Amino acid sequence: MNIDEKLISTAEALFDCHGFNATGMDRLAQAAGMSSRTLYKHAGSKNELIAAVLMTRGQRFLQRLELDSVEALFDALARWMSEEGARGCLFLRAQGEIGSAVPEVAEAVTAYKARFSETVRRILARQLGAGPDDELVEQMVILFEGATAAASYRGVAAVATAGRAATLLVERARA
Amino acid sequence: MNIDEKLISTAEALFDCHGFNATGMDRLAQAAGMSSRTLYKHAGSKNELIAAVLMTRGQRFLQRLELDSVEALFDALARWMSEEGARGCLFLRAQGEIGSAVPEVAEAVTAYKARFSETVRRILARQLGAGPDDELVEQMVILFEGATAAASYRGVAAVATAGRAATLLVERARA
DNA sequence: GACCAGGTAAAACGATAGTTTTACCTTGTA
DNA sequence: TACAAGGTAAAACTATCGTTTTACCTGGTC
Repeated sequence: MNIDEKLISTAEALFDCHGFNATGMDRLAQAAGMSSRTLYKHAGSKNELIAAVLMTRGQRFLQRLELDSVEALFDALARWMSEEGARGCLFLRAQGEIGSAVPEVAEAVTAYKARFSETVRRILARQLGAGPDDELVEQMVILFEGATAAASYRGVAAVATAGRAATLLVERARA
Repeated sequence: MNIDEKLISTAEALFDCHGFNATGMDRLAQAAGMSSRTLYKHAGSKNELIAAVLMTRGQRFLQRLELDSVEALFDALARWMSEEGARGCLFLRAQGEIGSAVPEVAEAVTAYKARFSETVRRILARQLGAGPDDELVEQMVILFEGATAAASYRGVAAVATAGRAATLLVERARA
């Protein structure tokens, strides 16, 4: 693992576990096993680092969501959480902590959410064999968002529950 | 409005708009129109203040949710947001920013979420005329949570969409 | 064998955080 | 009139923040 990957993955883990503001750059440099000088050479600034972390995380997450049904979608979310933990959507947490103060972060969040919504639309199109209406897409997005949030305090079982609700709504839309 | 109410309501607004860590005590004292000495006399510490803000907000919010149907529940959420804004669940934001580091905050969050879940159960019991099963309760909680999150970047319309999904699921459970 | 890109360690920068202290002023009451 | 409660303003304290600087080391390349 090269130095940039090490830096970004360490930062992602610390930001996720302790929050963005609570993660200091010195602590981060130490955790990543590099001097703070090297850290700044590669990251530029903390805000740039946060934006970079969000970009790579979004990429990594969305890659796993090229699926053919909402059942598979919620299964994928459950699998992600069992591997990476369930501490709420890191993008919304970034938005809540620092969003309005740092435009590059706010932009990364809205860009990710738009891409996610398009991913859900593609999944529904494959499952239904036709273009789904906006209402159903938004309902799936809301269930996914709710499962992500609820799992942080109710456990991963919330994702399965959301998945069953999603299946019912899709079945009803098909009929 | 006495000094404690002024303090807590100002703190709630600033925490909600700018985040917890980003809101300094000096800035807060100035916004509340009092000296930082008075602020500390009344609040004790920042962590105590955060916990107090969460308690009063939870109280104020749950008071508005003693309703008889899930339609009314999502209508109430939409009304709340149009009055107070839609920046995501303040409890989950507190959890994400400072939760694990401050036990009193973590406890306030889990206590609120438990009370909210019981409120949803009561609403469903009134609507269905019987005790709802856990699955339906959790699905309503997830839709509510998802609407709260999604509304922060998609607008309040997400709440109406979630409400329609909730209605469909309740109708199906009744049949 | 000298060079230089790219790493290290450690200190220092100014800003700001949360919190406490000092000194003073107002006001209702005995 | 004197007192005590409770407010103000402003400075100070210590800690930590994000960031930069200084000085040094190492390993591959011309």
